[in-house]
Amino acid sequence: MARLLPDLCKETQLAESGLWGSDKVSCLKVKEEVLEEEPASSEAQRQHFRQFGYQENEGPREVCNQLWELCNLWLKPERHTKEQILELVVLEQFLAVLPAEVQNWVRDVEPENCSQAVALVEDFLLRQQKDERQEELMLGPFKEEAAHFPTAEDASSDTWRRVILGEMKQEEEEDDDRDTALLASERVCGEDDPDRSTDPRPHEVLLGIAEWNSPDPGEASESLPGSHPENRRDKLVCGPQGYQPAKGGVAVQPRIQDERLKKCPECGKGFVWRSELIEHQRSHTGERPYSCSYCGKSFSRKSYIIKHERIHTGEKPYICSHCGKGFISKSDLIKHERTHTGEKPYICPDCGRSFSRKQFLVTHRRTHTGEKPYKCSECGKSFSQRTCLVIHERAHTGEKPFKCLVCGKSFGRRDILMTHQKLHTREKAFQCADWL
DNA sequence: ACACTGTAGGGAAAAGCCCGGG
DNA sequence: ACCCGGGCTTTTCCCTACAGTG
Repeated sequence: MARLLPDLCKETQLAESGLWGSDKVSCLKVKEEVLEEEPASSEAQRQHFRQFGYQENEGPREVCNQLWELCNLWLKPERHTKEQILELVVLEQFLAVLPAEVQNWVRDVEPENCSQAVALVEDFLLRQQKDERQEELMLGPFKEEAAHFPTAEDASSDTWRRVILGEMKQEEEEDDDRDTALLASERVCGEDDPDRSTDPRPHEVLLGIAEWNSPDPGEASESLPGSHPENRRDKLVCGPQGYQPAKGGVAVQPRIQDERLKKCPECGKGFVWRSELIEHQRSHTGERPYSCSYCGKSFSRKSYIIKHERIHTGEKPYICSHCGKGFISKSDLIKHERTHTGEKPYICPDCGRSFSRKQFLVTHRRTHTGEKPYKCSECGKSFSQRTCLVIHERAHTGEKPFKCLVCGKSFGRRDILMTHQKLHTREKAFQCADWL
């Protein structure tokens, strides 16, 4: 085993550095920041917390307080984001459920995140498989007899390995029947691509079949009447932590299992601060105590109104470093900057075309599926985009809101008017040519 | 009959604006 | 207060069909 370690470490380093390539993105920040921690001190703090024993003479309150303190030292909630804390907790639990043999081996390497740990375990299994094959070759006809005498340790790790490998195989078989989208997604997030196995990169996100079969919550309300978020199946979403159940499919988990949390009487969700609970409760009551001083529109949060009032004040604090254009929110700036960087994280599994936004991909995929969720109430014709329906409906109403300033002729669409106006500019050009 | 031109309509992609949950 | 993502609207371009005209 010691023989394997240096190689493995080297491979992990490769995976961490070179193979991820230069296009590391924001989602990796979490991981990178976790990696920046000094592993020794972090590991020591983890051990302090995990190995803390219950001393009766100190009393349960004191023990609990000390655990809080040690947990804070380990997870550093004041420095770490939720994602970073989750990473540590999941890693801890992942290592804990490993069979002793694998666990000891992986712990020796001190992986600092789940991706590293998974890569280590997979590598361990592959090498074990290879060793076994060699053993089989050597044992030959005696292998059956030998198989009857496994050690207790072998049996446990073997069972576990069979479960893992068996599941992997079964998943692969099931995947064959699934949509290509999911297959392609697994190429991104899955274990079979050594270049990527340690890190599912969100800038290569492909949406799985479940995603296609169920529209986004907002879309459900608009494009596909009758489909509600509650009806959505559990689905897999490839994000910073790989495929995860999306919001719609999982029960709300309290952040901290503690009676000290302020619980929402409506949904039971727990909050550390009273103000958080009050804010959350507004989502149930619909209370909107903050009114815009310009238009009177009300909001449930103060932060909403700060952002909203920028519409009226014209304040655009987020400036694009490429073109100087301003935006009222950072997310708008990020979206805009993709038009300069050309970043297109969403790839169509059908044709391979990529898009900068998920919604663009959703719309695009309708060209493959033939889905046309927008139906004209007048003639029953359907359209893939709402805009197309709106324009189509103008044909029924005769509405022509775009008027040519030169000849006064009206059109139902701006682009038709633009084409028309080009005739006037051409006429002018001809007149000018005549004068020459 | 044919070519040309302008208009209309549909399809698709891209970008901006705004809201709301965590 | 910040981050992130989603919904909705607007804009623009491409393509095709069709009617009018010479």
